[in-house]
Parts: sequence; C-alpha cells; structure tokens
Amino acid sequence: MDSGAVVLDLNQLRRSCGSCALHELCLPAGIDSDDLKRLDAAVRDKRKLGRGDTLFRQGDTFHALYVVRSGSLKTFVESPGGDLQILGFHLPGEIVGVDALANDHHLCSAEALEHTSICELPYVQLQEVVHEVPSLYRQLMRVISREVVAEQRHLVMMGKQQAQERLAIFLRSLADRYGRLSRDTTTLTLSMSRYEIASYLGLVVETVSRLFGRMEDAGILAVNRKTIHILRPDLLEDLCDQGLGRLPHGAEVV
Amino acid sequence: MDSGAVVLDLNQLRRSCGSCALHELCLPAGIDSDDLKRLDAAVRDKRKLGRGDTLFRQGDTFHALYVVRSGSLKTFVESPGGDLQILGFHLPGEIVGVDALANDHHLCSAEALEHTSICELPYVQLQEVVHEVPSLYRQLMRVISREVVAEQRHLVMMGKQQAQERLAIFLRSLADRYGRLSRDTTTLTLSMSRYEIASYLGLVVETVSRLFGRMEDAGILAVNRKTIHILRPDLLEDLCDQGLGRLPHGAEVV
DNA sequence: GCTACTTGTTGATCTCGGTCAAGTCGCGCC
DNA sequence: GGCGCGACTTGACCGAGATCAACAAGTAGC
Repeated sequence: MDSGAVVLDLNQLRRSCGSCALHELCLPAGIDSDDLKRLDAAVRDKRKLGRGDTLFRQGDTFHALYVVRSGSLKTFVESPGGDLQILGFHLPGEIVGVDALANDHHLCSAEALEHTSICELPYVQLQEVVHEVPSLYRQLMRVISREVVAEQRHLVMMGKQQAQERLAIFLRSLADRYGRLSRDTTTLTLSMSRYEIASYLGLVVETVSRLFGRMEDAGILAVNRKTIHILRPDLLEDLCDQGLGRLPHGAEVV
Repeated sequence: MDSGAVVLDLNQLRRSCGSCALHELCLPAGIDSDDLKRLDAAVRDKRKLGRGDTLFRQGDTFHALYVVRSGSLKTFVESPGGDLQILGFHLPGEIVGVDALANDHHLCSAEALEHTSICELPYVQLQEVVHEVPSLYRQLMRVISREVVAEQRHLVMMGKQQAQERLAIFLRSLADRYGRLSRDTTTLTLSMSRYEIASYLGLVVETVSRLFGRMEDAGILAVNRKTIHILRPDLLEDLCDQGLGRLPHGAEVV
C-alpha cells in the first residue's frame, strides 16, 4: 500500500476515479470528492490485457474485484470436455468477480475479448474504504446488483425465448449498454466470436449464423463480419418480445 | 421430533440471530456475540407467509432484503402473456431481494411455496449495522455471492445440459441444500409444483413428468406425488454429468 | 356421496434447432 | 502471390423435447 510517498506510475492509464469517464456509471456515482480520494486509495491499476489474456481463472484464490475500464471481458466456466458456457460479457463500468466472494475462490474464468484495461479493487482495502464511506457501500451494492439483474435476464432468455428472440435481445442489450457509454447505438462492433455469442445464448454457431442471415434478409441488420448495423431498431425491438407470434421467416415487414 | 421436545411457541417469531438454528449458515456466521446484538437490532420479524402469499412483487419499491427462516420461496418474473419464468427456489438461510438494489425496485416477484417465515432486513438499518460491524459486511457479501453462484449454475444448466441432466442436477441441489439444513438427504418433499419445476428447468411439465417416470423405472427414484425418495444417489450423481461434460468438482459452495 | 376443477401422467405427432458435412471467406505467413 | 488455418456460412437431415390431446388422480365445495 502506498500510504507514504505515492509513486506515480505514468504508464498507468487511470488517474483517479474523479476524472474517469465512467464516473457516473461506475463506483464513483454519487460519491462526493472527499470520499472519492479514499476510493482512489483502494483502486489499484491493473495492467492492460490483450485479446485472450486472462484476468482470473476458475479455481484461483479470490483477492480482488475488478471493474472494466475500457474494452470488454467474457466470463465463462469450462468443463473437462473442452466445452464451455459463457456466463456474460462485461463492458466498461461493469464489475467482475462477485461469484468468488462466497468461498474465496473464483468459480468462473475471465478473459479479455480485445485490448482491455481494468481497475482492480483489492478486497481488503475495499472493505476498509467501504467501511469509511457508507455511500460507497451503497453504490458497490448497486453495481453488484446490476450483475445479478443481468444474470436474471440471461436466465429468462434461456428459459423462455426462441432462438431469434435471444439474438435480438442480445443485440439490443449490447446496443443499450454501448449507448450508456455514449457510443453509437446503431453500429455495433462485436468483440466476441460467433461461437461465444452462441454459447452465451445457449445455441450453436450454425444457428447464430443463420439468424444473422435471416435478420439481414429481413432488412433489420446489415452484417459484415464483426460489424453490425442496426438498420431498423424498431423491428429489432419487435423481435425481442414476440413470445408466441413468431415471424414466419419470410420477408415479413410491417 | 414432536415427542418430549420443548414446545416452541410458534406465535413467537424469531428471538435472536444468536439462538437461530440457521446461525452457521446465515448472516450470523462468524460474527461474535456482541456484534450479533447489533445485527438483531436490524432484523425485523416478518409475519409468516402461507402458501401462495406474496413477499414482494415485480415493480415494488425496494426497502428491505429478506432471509428465509423456514419454509421456501420461489422468485419469478412474469411476462404480459401470463408466461412466467421461475428464477429460483429459496430455502432457509438464503437471501432474497438483491436484484432490487440496482434501481430501488424489485425486478422479480417472490412468493411462498408453503408455510414460510422470513427475516426482514430493512436496508437502511442494515447499512448502519454493516457499517459498525465489518465482519457482518463480509458475511453479507458472502450470502449475496451465494445467490450469484446459484444463478451461474442455473445458467450453465440452461445453456448446456440435456433435460434429464437438468432434473438430476435440480434434485441433487435440493438434496444438498436440505442436507446442509441437517435434514434427510434421501427423501425430498417438494414444495413446488411440476409446473414450477419445469419452468425453473426451462422445460415443459410433460417432459418433467416423463423424466420422473423414467428415473423411477431406472430404479433411481421412488416418486409419489410431492415425495421423492432417492434410492440410488450414486446413479443420480451419474446422470448429473452425462453430457459432454460439466463442472468437474469446482469448489464447494457453502 | 357427487360434481367441478386443478394437477399430474401418458401417448401421438410435429418442429425448432442441433448435428453432420461441405463449402467460403479473411487473414497471417512464407 | 499462394498456402494454410481458423472463423464463418450454408445446406440436408435428424432427434430431443414441445405441442396437442386424452385421461387419471387428488382436492374442494356442496
């Protein structure tokens, strides 16, 4: 810990939570500037990760929570057969590692999908700061709760939705979350592969590929490899909740 | 069980966390007796719920977290079409309501599956106590984290497992959780309907019914309406990871 | 007891999405 | 450039589980 002379590491990206672009989305939301300094003391910069780099792995001992600062992560569990299930994709401002609090070991792995930087919150220090700053405690709970809500949505999707609805919901969710980061909501640059999308949705790659094709045929999307243009957000929205009345997969445009 | 034992006054609800049978599973775990008194001050007894009674409903304003003291709850979301998805079944010692922390409104409903008593933790008071008792903060995080882990397991099940594996995993999970409550692990008395099980597993009732039949034919279970005897726990275990693969052992979740 | 209703079981058929298999595209590398 | 490999797409077929439908067994009300 750096309680004495603070060594400034100029290679590190983050300066302080107060000056972070995610200020209003992340832990600092609603925290006043005095308290922010305390939070800053608990945040340790983490080296940047390149595509495919591991943040933590299933079974690792828990010692910190992480917040995505830029880029994106996937969390997943893998079974011996090489089979894996993607649990979630994590964009800037989202927290990762909460599952490990239960028993001090990570139960899933986290890997960068692209160049990604991370804020590390060593748990011991975080506890101290949270103890000193009640409003931060509340905000931390909020951020954790968001992950719970995301998992619940995921669950509903897996339990009830048809394949096409799943993909539509997934795309809408990505667009929304990028929108919150003040980015374009009609152009998505997917950082994950088709295989990862399929796993997340509980489908197989072939199905995902066909669905992209079908949605493109319907004029809803323009798909070019990793780049997705949402041409008709309204129609995409329609696809998200047609629990019973499904498109007969012709060019059904209303 | 009922003979010779001290007659507990069932009208008298919770006495204190210190004297609660769930002491070691619930929030009090690892908290010393002085601090327990503070926790007690934050716990408000909640009236008992009867079968079908609602604890909170989707959209309700958030003001408290809840811990199941006895009985069981289901949490679920319902879509306009009357369609519902069960998110989880909650047994004694498990926390409910975490999803509402994100935006002050419950995003799912919670309903009792049988006679159930609940400890209510008004959030404002809980925050104060957590502030005073760091070890309680950590334990609260643990309990919340357990729910995250349970959701992750649920997700993996929905994404990768076959119907039969899902039911096997569900039954094993129930047996484990009841086992932790020091009950018989070979006889389950299901408090939920076949429809609720089906929804939880992402299947339809007919399939669940057929699977029970098949497992009975295989000599693994003896099924009589809501009462399930696990005759061959070893075979049930085998069914849990027949697919291509599953979590090897992972860490034990408390 | 009888009737009406809810919950669960069983059988016959259908279908969405998985599986298998054969391309095609994009990209790094020599 | 051409080669090789992984990521993606497309097509033909199939099967697990959904759907439809009839029936059985509890359960509540009278």
